[in-house]
Amino acid sequence: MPELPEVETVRRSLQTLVTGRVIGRVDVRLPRIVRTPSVDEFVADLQGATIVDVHRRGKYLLIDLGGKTLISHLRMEGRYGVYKAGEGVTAHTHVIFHLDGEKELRYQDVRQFGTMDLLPTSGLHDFAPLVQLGPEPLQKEFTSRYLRDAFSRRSTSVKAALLDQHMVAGLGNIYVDEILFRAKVHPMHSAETLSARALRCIVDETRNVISDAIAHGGSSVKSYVNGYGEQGQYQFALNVYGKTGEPCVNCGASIVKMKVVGRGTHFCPKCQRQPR
DNA sequence: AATGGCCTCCGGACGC
DNA sequence: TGCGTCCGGAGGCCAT
Repeated sequence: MPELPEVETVRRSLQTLVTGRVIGRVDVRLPRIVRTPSVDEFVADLQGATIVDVHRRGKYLLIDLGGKTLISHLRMEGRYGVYKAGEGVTAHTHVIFHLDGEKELRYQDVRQFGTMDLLPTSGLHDFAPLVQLGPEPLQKEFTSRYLRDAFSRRSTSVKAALLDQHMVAGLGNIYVDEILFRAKVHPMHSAETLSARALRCIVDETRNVISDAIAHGGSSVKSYVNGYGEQGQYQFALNVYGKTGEPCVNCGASIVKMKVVGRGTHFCPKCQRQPR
């Protein structure tokens, strides 16, 4: 499940692999992936474009084509790979970008949940999903003061609040569980009543977890691989996610899994006490 | 009106 | 072996 560290790792690999390449024909094999514009316009607009750079905002990959930007969200299982032209196309390959130099950039997605939007680069600031994103966790704007204000009058759980991309961009189910474990905060704790100390811990541990995970190339807990087809290594550093019934690394208590806002949520019942 | 939360998309994994 | 159920990111929709 690509979250910020995985998308950042994909970004870095694609930046190396496809920057400077010229796009030729584009095959859209599963039209639902392309949200805007129409598939015909999408294909026509990409023809002849040069990949200038690859950026990221939250969990969105931004493929910079100069005048246009391809905004790609991997959702659950989207992945990119660069292949030799004509190499056998695997199952679940939904979009093929033919490149110069006998290469193909292919988008694969078992769940078919991923999306692509092609917009004029000058109009990116009007694209609602990007505009509404909260700060990047590693930017200096993401402070405990910011989080206090963002979480005020939020009667929802801290887990739901951290998953909300409007609060902070790029966190998903795995890293929120890890952050709350390290911050010793119960996932059901209400967001608006977190202490100043808890808010500071959450901000610090968000930075720690996200930067460590990026340094390890993300977590491969499902099908995730980077643009080279390589797995991440941070799954071996996870403390609670997927550790149901295993002993807590701090206290030895059994890690518990419960549902919070419809998401499987892992935590240590002893280190992360239920508030009142 | 704003906010929270449930449903939906899909197919692999898993359990009975 | 086969069928039903579960899971999840984010947008749409509905209830309060």
